[in-house]
Amino acid sequence: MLRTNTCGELNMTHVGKTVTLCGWLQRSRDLGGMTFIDLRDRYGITQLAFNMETNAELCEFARRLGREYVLCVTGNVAERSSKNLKIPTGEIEIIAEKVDILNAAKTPPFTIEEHTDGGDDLRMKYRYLDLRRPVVRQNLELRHRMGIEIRNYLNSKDFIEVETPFLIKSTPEGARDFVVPSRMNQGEFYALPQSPQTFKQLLMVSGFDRYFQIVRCFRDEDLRADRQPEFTQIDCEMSFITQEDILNTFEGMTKHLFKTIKGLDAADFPRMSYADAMKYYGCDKPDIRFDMKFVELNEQTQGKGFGVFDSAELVVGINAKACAEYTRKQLDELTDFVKRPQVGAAGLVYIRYNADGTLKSSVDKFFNEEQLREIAKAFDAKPGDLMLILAGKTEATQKALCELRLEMGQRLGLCNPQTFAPLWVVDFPLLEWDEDTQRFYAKHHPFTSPKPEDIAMLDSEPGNVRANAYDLVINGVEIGGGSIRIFNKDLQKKMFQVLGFSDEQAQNQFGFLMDAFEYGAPPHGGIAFGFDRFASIFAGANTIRDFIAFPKNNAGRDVMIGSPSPIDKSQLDELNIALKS
RNA sequence: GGUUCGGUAGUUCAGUUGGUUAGAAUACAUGCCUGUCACGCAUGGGGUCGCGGGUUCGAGUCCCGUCCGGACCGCCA
Repeated sequence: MLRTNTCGELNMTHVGKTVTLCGWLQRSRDLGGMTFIDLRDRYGITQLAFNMETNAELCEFARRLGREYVLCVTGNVAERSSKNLKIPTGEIEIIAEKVDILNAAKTPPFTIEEHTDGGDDLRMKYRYLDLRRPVVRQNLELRHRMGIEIRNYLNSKDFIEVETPFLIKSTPEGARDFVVPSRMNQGEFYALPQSPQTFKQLLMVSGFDRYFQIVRCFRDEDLRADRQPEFTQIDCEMSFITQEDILNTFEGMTKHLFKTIKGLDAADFPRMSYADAMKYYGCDKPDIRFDMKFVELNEQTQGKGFGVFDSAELVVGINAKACAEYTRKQLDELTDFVKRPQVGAAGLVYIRYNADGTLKSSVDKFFNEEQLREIAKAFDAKPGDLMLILAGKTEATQKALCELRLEMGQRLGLCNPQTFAPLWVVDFPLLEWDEDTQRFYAKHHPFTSPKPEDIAMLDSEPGNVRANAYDLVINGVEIGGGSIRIFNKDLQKKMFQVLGFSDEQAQNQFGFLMDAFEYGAPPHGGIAFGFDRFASIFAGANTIRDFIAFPKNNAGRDVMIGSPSPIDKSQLDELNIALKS
């Protein structure tokens, strides 16, 4: 070992000891007669002191050292004459006796400190320097601790971790696959897994009973702040269970994380049906840190001569408490917000419930005082409140109002990132109709079991069949999702039929699974969590990139290593692949 | 595929209606300074204003195209 101690552990109890520290030169302060150097490693910062009176040669040497030089320093731990109580090692310093330069360093392109002056692009290009910063390092440390606690918890519940292959078979359902050409099987391709779904189900057939895996998954879709092409799932599956068992087990895991990582005793997680989530929050992952539920107003608004409302499939609004004082400018901002193409509403109707009890709206031409009062009653509005109303096609209007609700939550400071509001959303629909291709798609995936009482509707009204599927949502972010699976060959076949697969297609793509179901498949179900998102939510961050050591940018590029990149013609030849010009 | 914001010193940014030699902070270099900890003071170097084209007497500024980055919509079973 080159060092006796780290830069984060020395204090008054070590005074008088001779120690050797290794680390990076964070900053130096040359006062003329003496020089101070902050030496940084993973564990903290320790001040080195050099004095012209006692050791002129070494002091001269020290003042020539540059930022991020890697040093090995031996000296005596001494009490400081002026202490810095802001850092744990601030009461002591090292009176340096010997300094070795382990490596010199170029001046870094951005400052390596808590608050860097570097932009995202630059930080990603020099990610290895960015990772020296305590804030980013702490994110990865948090992720590590969560990983350990997840393994502890699942291990204590008899789950075993099993690795499943990365080179698997491409299927057309779901997200685009990343594809890998096979040299030994020319003209054929592997796909990287979007999840280990079918493998974990096969492990249940094998009798493993309780499986988990913290595993990389791959999806070739466009990126977002919370979406990377490769991401990590906590993938879990159990046999001989009901939906209730899964929810309880993984609510337990989540509570265990809240307790061990955040020191929080979480209350039991509320549950909400998908139907209610859509009706009251306009989306399947409501942020319930604040209320502001949707209020449907078709009844109160029809036939008053306002064409927008009269022709609308849905008239729906939210009550922004104590916002009646909003200025014209603020209301215009909200109108612009909902009219952005990403939100897509045609306009915004407001009703102010003034403090003096009078009502003032943007539709006074069509609604008299009494009618407005009826609407206010539906909102349970009080003087001082501001009602915001959208109208139009049901789905689009719900989505737009959902955005507006979240925007108001932000504006009103109701979205504290250190407040956690977990929620189970249950009873998802099994299928989703797609207008473009004129067929049903599985809302979750094709292995999800319909609710037994809804199976009869598979032929007559497939769109209304509910699934034994569930999501865990925290603060409006989908953290995990799963379902009770089909474990019967006939039902699985039926499911593929409803999804428009021919028997040949179903057999060709998923025959191995249906075959396995014929050899004694136990009833089973599971769930998968987005580990990157889980970590970012725990840290109160809204991007997952800082919880991944080497993430990709918006375009799926790693700007540090320069991937993806072209490959040699010889490599292509070996694979028997030609590029279209 | 689309919407939107941005690209000016190593870095983060400012730059007025299109008008003189493109600025600030910080970083860097040099000098001074014995208790700093965002040390201080002084001096100095540092610019393809992303790239290409256009309008104009004149473009960092206006227009078109393009590249790069961020956020979002579509997409993400």
